[in-house]
Amino acid sequence: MGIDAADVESNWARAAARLAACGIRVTDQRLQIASILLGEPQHLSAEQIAEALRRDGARVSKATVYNTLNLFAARGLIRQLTLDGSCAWFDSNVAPHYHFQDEQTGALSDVALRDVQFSRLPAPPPGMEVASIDLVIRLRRRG
Amino acid sequence: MGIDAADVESNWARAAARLAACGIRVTDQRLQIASILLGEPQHLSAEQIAEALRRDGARVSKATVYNTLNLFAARGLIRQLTLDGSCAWFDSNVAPHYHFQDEQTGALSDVALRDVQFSRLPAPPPGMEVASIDLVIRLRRRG
DNA sequence: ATGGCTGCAAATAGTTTGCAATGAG
DNA sequence: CTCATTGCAAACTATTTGCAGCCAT
Repeated sequence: MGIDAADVESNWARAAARLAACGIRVTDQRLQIASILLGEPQHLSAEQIAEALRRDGARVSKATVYNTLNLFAARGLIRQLTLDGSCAWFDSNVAPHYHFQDEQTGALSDVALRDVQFSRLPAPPPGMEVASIDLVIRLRRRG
Repeated sequence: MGIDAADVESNWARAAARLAACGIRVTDQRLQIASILLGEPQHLSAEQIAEALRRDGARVSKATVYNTLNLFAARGLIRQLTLDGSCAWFDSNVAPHYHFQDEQTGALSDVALRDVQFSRLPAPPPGMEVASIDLVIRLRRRG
């Protein structure tokens, strides 16, 4: 039970529609990257995306991978995460949410907004308001 | 009402004591960096520390700045923060706490542990436990 | 004395940019 | 046809590392 041609095609078509909806001109490279990333909620680095492209036989330069991811992020199609200085992560889930991160492996998973509730939060300094809240729950193997 | 020689000396002595307490061999460069960073709770980048050293007339190579900060962090004297990919921040407050960050300026300030309370947190995946929680509240000018 | 520090410069990793060639509308 | 997009390589930034000489113990 694999992925058949119809799946690929609808995945492609959906990606194309989303690009068009954001006013992003549709090209082969952008479609390939969109269909890798936007299919399901996931967290990928630029390097992982480049690798997936190579695996699919696509020839996309690293510069184009970065340019495309930055464009997608600027248009709100994806969200860029910084978890440690090593590299940027691109999150296909743009709805507000938080993250778990496995300390050992670095693996990320989503935490739904409703699974975190604050009974107390500090008042922002005068003249400021909260723009967003980033929450990362680091996990270790229980011992 | 400036900083007089006695202040500098006691700051130095305090820094030397803290290094020794962590089993870190005391050297001029380490003392200089420690007395810049450990005097009060603050968040500095490696570049800002290098600049402060130059301003004080100290000659410390950038490599030594990094090596020293990494050593301090490994010994628990300071904590390294990653807020965006641009650079690492070194926090002299090692007690558990959270942060405000001004979106415009990037400026950081501490949020005390007691000013944040969770009434709901997600259960960690099976076999995992929470190692730590990183919380960054991004602020924008109210408008 | 001796082993840990330091400075310098070179290496590294991730990301961005300049520019000529290509492709979409 | 015209301007946006791409690929390549070079540039850049933050950080790390190798190594010869220096310094704390």
